[in-house]
Amino acid sequence: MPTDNSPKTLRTTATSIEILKQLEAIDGARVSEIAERMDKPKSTIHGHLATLKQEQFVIKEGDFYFIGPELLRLGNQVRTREPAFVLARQFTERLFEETRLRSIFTVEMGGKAVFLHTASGSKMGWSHEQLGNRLFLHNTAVGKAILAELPEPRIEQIIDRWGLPQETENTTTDREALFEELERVRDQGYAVNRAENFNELYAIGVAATRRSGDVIGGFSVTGPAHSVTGEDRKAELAHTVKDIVSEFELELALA
Amino acid sequence: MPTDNSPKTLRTTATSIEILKQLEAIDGARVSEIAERMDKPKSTIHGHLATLKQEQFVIKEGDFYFIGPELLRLGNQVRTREPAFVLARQFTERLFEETRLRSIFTVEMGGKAVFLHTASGSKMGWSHEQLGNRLFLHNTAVGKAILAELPEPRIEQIIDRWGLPQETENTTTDREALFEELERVRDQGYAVNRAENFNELYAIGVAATRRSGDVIGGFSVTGPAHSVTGEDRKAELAHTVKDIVSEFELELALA
DNA sequence: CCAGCCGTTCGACTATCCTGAATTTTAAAT
DNA sequence: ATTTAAAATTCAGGATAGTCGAACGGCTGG
Repeated sequence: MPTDNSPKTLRTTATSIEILKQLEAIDGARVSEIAERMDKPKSTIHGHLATLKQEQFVIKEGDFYFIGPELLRLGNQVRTREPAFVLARQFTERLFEETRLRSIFTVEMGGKAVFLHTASGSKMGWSHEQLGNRLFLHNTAVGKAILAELPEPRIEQIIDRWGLPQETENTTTDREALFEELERVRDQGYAVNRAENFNELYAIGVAATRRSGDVIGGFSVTGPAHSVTGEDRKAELAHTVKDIVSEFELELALA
Repeated sequence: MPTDNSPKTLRTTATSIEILKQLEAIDGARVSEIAERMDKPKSTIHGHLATLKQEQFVIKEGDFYFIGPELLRLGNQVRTREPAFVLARQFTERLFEETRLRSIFTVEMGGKAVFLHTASGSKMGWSHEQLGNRLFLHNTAVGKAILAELPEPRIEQIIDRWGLPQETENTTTDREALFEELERVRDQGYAVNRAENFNELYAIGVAATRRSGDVIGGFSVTGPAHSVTGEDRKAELAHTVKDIVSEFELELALA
């Protein structure tokens, strides 16, 4: 009776997943705690947890349940599905070595940019850059770099699905303006994010493609806007990213 | 009616998970393919996939379903749960830099060693060293290093749960012998795996503990047995690993 | 243009999930 | 030790909701 949002969807599986999300939020919880939060009887939660436990989707330590290793293993399959994704890891790290800026590798899934690799030295990244997180394509550097390489109908499709939501005052919300920018991206060979999804952030992104032409994903470097200043510094950075991507594409082609 | 292995366990959730595992095995599948493999009607599978899709546990591309980004995100929470785990990543990489041997960081979950970080340069690791995979504690270097730091009742508990299965002819299957070895590990400050779970592999593992004394996890380096020869080479390696772990513990204490 | 295959929808049946109460276990407090 | 309380787990009945098979419609390839 609650939210009958979509067509025939399985409530049982949905509850199991909801429990997993609760376990993620509050870190390691007991049966009653979850039961209370979800406003469901303890016995119900218990049943779900028992099932998830037997699959190692959660593990139990004393009376506390935690997200389990099998979920990590399955989820990571996303990062190892294609050899190109695996190879991208070391290039993400090299990108960081050379720029000393937070470096990431993302791929397009369902019209969004999904983080597959990050490299940032000691600092533990911001939460929105956790692996598996999704960002929009229209207001990020990698996103625009990837968009620029997609066939036009696909671009349309993605815009139709997600729209062009405004996240800062710099976000491009106009369809025409976006297409013009993508054209510029294609010319330059890289895309720029000038605080379009988070204030004070500047990023440069470049898409990686196969010889066939279809895109694999995108690399980018991000830094505080005030620390990345001067046109030559920016040009130099763009050059570095493009170089790394070229090497990546080359090594992939040879393998 | 098929396998009523455990007590009250939810069949619906179990099927959903089974579907995810199928998706992992054959990479990206269509409804009928999974339906056939699981010997269930297409409509049933369709329902599950619809639910999983709405939670982004799978994504759909054309008629193919793949494991989705939300699963990656949730699973990775295991690696970011504790700040110590996050910090361990860069030390795993430093370990690789210094030894040029495949380096890993694992933690103990449910009596097994779970891979949280790996570093191995370009080579894409073996499948059994994928993140989230679980190895025994009694026949691995990290495993024994971790065991050696656990309170005795806990060790007993773990052995009772998993036994001491033999995986190569070098595996220690005798309880007494294992305890003697753990004593040696405590003396030396490191543990050795002499092809005890895979032939031809040699590994050195060291456990990392908090100042309170309880263990965080373990680091180890692994190489082909024939490439790690000579007592001094081995001693040198052990020294390197112990050093890295010390630094790790120190930095953690300071933070 | 036709034929087959596949994904999706739909309604009825009934398996099974949910629930609240009973039971056991654990932990705390006196 | 003894008692109390709270939490985890088990259980069985009843109603919900997942399963199933058939039918529809869209796509692809011959």
